[in-house]
Amino acid sequence: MRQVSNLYKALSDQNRLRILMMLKDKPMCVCEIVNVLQLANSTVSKHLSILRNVDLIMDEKDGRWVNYRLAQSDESDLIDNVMSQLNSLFIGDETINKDRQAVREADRHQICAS
Amino acid sequence: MRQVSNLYKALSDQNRLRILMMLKDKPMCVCEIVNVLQLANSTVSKHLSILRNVDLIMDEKDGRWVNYRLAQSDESDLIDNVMSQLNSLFIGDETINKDRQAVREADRHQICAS
DNA sequence: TCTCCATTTCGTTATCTGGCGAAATATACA
DNA sequence: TGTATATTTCGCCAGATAACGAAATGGAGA
Repeated sequence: MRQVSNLYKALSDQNRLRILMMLKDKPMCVCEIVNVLQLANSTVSKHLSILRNVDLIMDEKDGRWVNYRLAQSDESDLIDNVMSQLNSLFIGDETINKDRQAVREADRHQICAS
Repeated sequence: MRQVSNLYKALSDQNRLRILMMLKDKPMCVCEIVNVLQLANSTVSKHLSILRNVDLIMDEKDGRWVNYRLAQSDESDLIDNVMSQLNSLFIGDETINKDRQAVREADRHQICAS
């Protein structure tokens, strides 16, 4: 019960929803996400840990970066189910479209170390 | 965007999840729900208005009672999608099973006016 | 080793949320 | 009309949440 409500709590924040939809395209490091959402590093890091705690995303160390990606689908199919729900809920959403455009155009090496 | 996060906010409370799962079985009035959740009338009423505001449930006046039921499925299929997600997330959940048992055994006319 | 930089953790603050009881509203029935 | 009952609304309080900046952590490379 607590686990289920925590899942929906994780999904109940606009910035975390934007993060999930961005990660559909490709894995991203924290500073790339900061660049899109325009929030403090610490804030984005916390959002990511909330999403990780409910198994919606995973992290992978890559040198000094940490790449975040959508979780692998497992036997519960949780992530597939959630993402297909989000896809239909966000059809035509302006914020989501702009974010994904920004992600496509961004280059990690230009954004970070600014 | 706001609409989507509000949907998940509505789903992020354990008592509201319990209400949705109870309503799968049959429409219920506020005092029946109060009887199961053991919360104040005013608290349950507020939970119901939050669920109604995101179109997950509807209300129908019936004399001095107000019956709440799951929303009708519409072209967006929101309610069907959400409820099938909840069904799989709550498989084997003790609280949910007990609630639904209590609902089956309860008689509105004995519970209300106590 | 030392420095740089990405990330996380910590401490603080403003706002949101869920809970309650009391008062207001609405309907049935004597 | 008056009373009883179901529900909603209001005002309040305690705890949760999202935001920030500063400090701590950890890896890369000089």
